[in-house]
Order: sequence, then C-alpha cells, then structure tokens
Amino acid sequence: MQLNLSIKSRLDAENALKAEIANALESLFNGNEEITEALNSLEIEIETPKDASFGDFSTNVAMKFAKTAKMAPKALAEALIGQIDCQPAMIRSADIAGPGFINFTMAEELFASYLINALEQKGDYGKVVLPEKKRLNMEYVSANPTGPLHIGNARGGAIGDTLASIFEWAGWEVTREFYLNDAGNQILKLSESIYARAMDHIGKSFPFPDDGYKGEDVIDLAIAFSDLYPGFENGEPREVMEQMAAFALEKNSAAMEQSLAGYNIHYDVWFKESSLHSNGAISKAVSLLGQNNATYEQGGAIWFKATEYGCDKDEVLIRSNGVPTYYAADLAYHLDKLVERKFDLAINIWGADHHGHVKRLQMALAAAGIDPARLQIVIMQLVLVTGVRQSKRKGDIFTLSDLVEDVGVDATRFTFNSFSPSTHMDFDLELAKQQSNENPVFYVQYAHARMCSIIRNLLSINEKGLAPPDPLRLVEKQERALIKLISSFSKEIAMAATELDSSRIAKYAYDLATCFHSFYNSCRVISEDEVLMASRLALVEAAKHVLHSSLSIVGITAPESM
RNA sequence: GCGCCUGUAGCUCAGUGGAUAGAGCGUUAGCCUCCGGAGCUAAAGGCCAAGGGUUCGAAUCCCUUCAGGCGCUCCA
Repeated sequence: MQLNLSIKSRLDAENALKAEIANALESLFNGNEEITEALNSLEIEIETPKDASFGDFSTNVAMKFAKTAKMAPKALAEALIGQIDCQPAMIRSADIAGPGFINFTMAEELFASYLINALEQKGDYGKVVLPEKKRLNMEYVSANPTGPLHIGNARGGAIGDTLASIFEWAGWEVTREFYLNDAGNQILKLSESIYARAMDHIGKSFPFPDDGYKGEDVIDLAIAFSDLYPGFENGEPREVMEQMAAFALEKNSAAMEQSLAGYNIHYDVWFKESSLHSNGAISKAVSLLGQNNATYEQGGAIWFKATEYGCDKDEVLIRSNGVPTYYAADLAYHLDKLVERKFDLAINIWGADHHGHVKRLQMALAAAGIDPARLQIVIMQLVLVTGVRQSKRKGDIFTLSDLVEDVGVDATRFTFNSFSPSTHMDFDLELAKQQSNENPVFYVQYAHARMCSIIRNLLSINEKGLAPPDPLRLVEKQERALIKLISSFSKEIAMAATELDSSRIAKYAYDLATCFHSFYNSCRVISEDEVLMASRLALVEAAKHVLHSSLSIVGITAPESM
C-alpha cells in the first residue's frame, strides 16, 4: 500500500488534480506560444459528477479550452488523458464522457489517506491554517435597545454567529461585536413613551407620542421607574426623561444580553454609539471627508457628496441643529473598526430594510480613503411570522426569548441556518411548535447519538485491543460515499466563507447525517471479521468528529444520546 | 417613478454555466431473529413565473414583461 498522507482532504486532492491537468496541458501545447499564453488565464474547474458511477471527480476543461486549442472537445480530452500520469496514490483512471467531460476515478489509497487524516486530527479536521493571520470583525443583531429582541433578530443572530464560527474555521481571528445604538431620536422617543406610560400609571395624563413605542415592555419600564423614583412627576419632564432613557438603556441592553446568552450567542465587544459622540470620532470622520473635498454646506447642514460616488442622492452628515445623523455615526464607527482597530475585514448582518444604506456607507468609506471592499454587508430578507411583519412599534410581538422557549435553541438556530439569507422566510410558528419533533435538527442529532452509541457498544472490545483498521477494506458504495463527504468538510467551510453563506454548513450536516444513516442500514459495524469491524468503527469515529464540528459551527449541541 | 431581493414538485426550500433539475413535509408501497425504527429502500408528483438573447451547453448570465417583499426622511 502506497499512501500519500499529505493529501488530507478533497481540497488537497482537487489542487493536486488541477496541477496534474495544468502540467498535461503545458506539455501538450509546448512550443505553441499563443496557446501556452492562453493557458495562464485558464481556470481549471474540478466538479463532482452527477452520478457517482461516472467517477469521483470531473472537469470540463476540454470543452472550455477547445476553441482556444482549435481542437474538438473530445479530441482535446483524448490528448489530455494521454498526458496524465495515473499514480497509485492519486488517480486510478480517466475517461471521456458526454460532450467532452473528463471523469476521474481516484485510487483507493486516496480515500484511505482522507480517513487516516480525519482520525488523527479529530475535532480539528477541516480547520484551515492561514500563512498569515487575518482579523475579522463580525457585527450582527445590533438591535436598537428600545425593546426586546424579535424573531428577525433571531435570524440575524443565527446567521452572524455561525458565519463568525465559519471564519474561525477558515483560519481567521474573529471578534464578535454588537453595536449598541444608545444615541439618537429613537432613544428620545422611547423616553417620551415611558414618561407618558409612567404618568398614566400614577393616574395623571400626559400625551403619548404619535409614533411612540406601544409594547408591553415600555409599560413595565414605566412602572419600574415610577416605583423606584416616587414623585418623579414633580421633576422637570425633560430631565426626568433623560433619567428614564438611561434607566431603560441599562435595563434593555442587559435584557438583550441575557436573551442572546440564552440563544447561545456571546459577544466579545459591546460597542456604544454614544462613545463616538463623546470622544469626537464623529466630528473627526466628518472633517476627514471635508479634507477629501467630499462635503459641502447647505441650509446650515453638512452634506456628503454621495452622488459623486454613484449614490442616488447626497446625504446629511451634520444636521442644521448641529446633531450628527446616524449615518455620520455609522461612518465613524466603521472607520474605528477598519482604521483605529485595524481589522482586515468587517462583515455586518443587516435586515433587508437597511439595504439602501449599504452603498451609502461603503461610498462614505471610499471618500475617507478606505477600500470599500473591506466592509461586506450580508443582507438577510425579513422574517414574516404567519403573515405579519415584526415591529417593535406595534404591541404584541413575538420575542426571541418566546421563540427559544417554544421551539428550543437547537431547532431555532438550525432552522434559521438552513435557509440562505436571501430567502424571504415565512416562519410558521404553529408548525414549528408542533413539528419540533420532526424538525431536521433531530434527524441530524440522532445521527450523532447513533454514532456515539456504536462507539460505546464497541468500547469494551476496543479496549481489549482490536485489530488495526485497514481503510482499504471500506469499499462498499455507502462507505465510500461517507469518506468522500467527510473529506469535503474543509471545502464546505471555504465555500461558506467565500460566499458569506452560513446555510451551507447546516445543509452539510444534514447530508452527512443522511449519508451515515444510509451506511448504518447497509453496513453492520459489529462483525466476526475483526479488521472490517475496526475499519468501520474508524469510519464512524471520523464521521462523528466531523458531524460534531459542523454542529458546533451552527451553534447547536451534539448529544451522545437522546 | 428609481433601486435591492425573490419567483423551482401540493407545501417549505436546495441547486458552482454542465450529464436524467434534487431534498424535507404530505401521499403510496416495502424493510430489523441483528449495532438506537427520531432510521432505511422505493414510487408518484416539474412548461424551473412568461417571452426574447448570449454559447458547444442556461433554472443559473444579459434584456423585457408579470407577480410578491423591502427601501428611496436633516428617521435609525
């Protein structure tokens, strides 16, 4: 048996295969300068054939390059195969199919190498080590502290937290951050709402603001405040409202932190918007744009020349009353991330109702001399709950805490991570509650519990000294499929990070569970054949590590029994 | 009116420009003397919203139209 253990995963194999194909093309067209030059810009793609019977990998390079090479796709494929070196540790055979696909069947030794690496690396299998550490700031939820977190925040939290873990697996150093909007008009509106409710509570009347916060939580805050500060109604209303704002901010942000902790989300940094107002960061940001000739004054306000940067209209940075807009604060905040704190990349998860802000913010960064690609925004479409959009300004909302209580953390996080962010989700609450037992998350967790059970059952035999596993014995269709899926884990992580799509990992975990259940039903692990038993046990162990890792990325538990 | 997102099985959703468009739920028929049946194996179910275009090849890229969601405040 000749093993090349440096090929640890599907990614490694793809890269080796690409190099092999590139070499073959090189030697095929050696001497033809025109074609050799075109080769430099050719991207060789490796795919999985639709049908496993076609082989393990395929490439369309012969079809793609046929025109440049001035050859028929099939003829080019034929010539290419003639140049490819079939080595014992890698490629076993290559053949042509359809209009000019080249299908590769890989050597058994390759799959053995995957499995041995997965067993050795255990819970670290699939982790990427970058040559140079990169730093990511991942900001998500960042809800206004004007009330409890709602179901849309639950989606953003699930997506952001999982994407953060994906980047950690992809080799990045990640800071999880919450931007606390503790300044601005909405806080004023909140304090007016509380004041009106508090007056109402003590039997006095005060007009409730037109677009005030009507939720139950505001009444609770008002009652708590009036109990704590009896006689508040004798104070100057504006001063009392300021006290109320501070009181509500503290209560609400603590409540948000607690709800998020109950949802298994923990932040490294809670960044206060108010700090940008008090430390001069906002005026610094605005004058930076001024220095770059990107602002002007009109009607007493300072404007950003956004149209010069391709936006629909110019934007106010400093109002005529001297108060900076949210926009100016957001610019200062992102300059703080990218300049002061020197993150290589900042990713924000925003609801679709903020999508119009994406270009404006990126262009303001550009005007400040920052590469706008260093800020990536993931827009998630809004969650509808039985046809009603969630808003804090109407009463009767369904909160994150309600959701966790009714549906559970695991099912909620798995569900939100099963849909790509651009899906307009309709969250059917009744169905989620009823079907929580049929939820796909249990199917995946059951697979993990089953793996653990098999390993437990074999523990006593294993301790007595089982024969060493021989991965080359794993030749059944289901065994091979499972090894291949295990080896694809790092590729899934890489793709999820590149596409900023957290849903890939939950889908992968589901596929892995399906693949394992299928293996379980057709291949018995416990067997008279001790080498086969040891080999299958090794496969189950490798699958368990990878399933456990993928569940931990999604932020849910991997139970050993259920 | 302008911009962003979406339209795929009865329902909820996947789908790297590639081969016969896939899952789950629901429907129907099977499967343990045996490692956990919260499982497995099948069947049925499709004009990929509509119409053009690009090319060896389009659910995927481009244009137009239709339908739905969201945005277009000196709000955040």
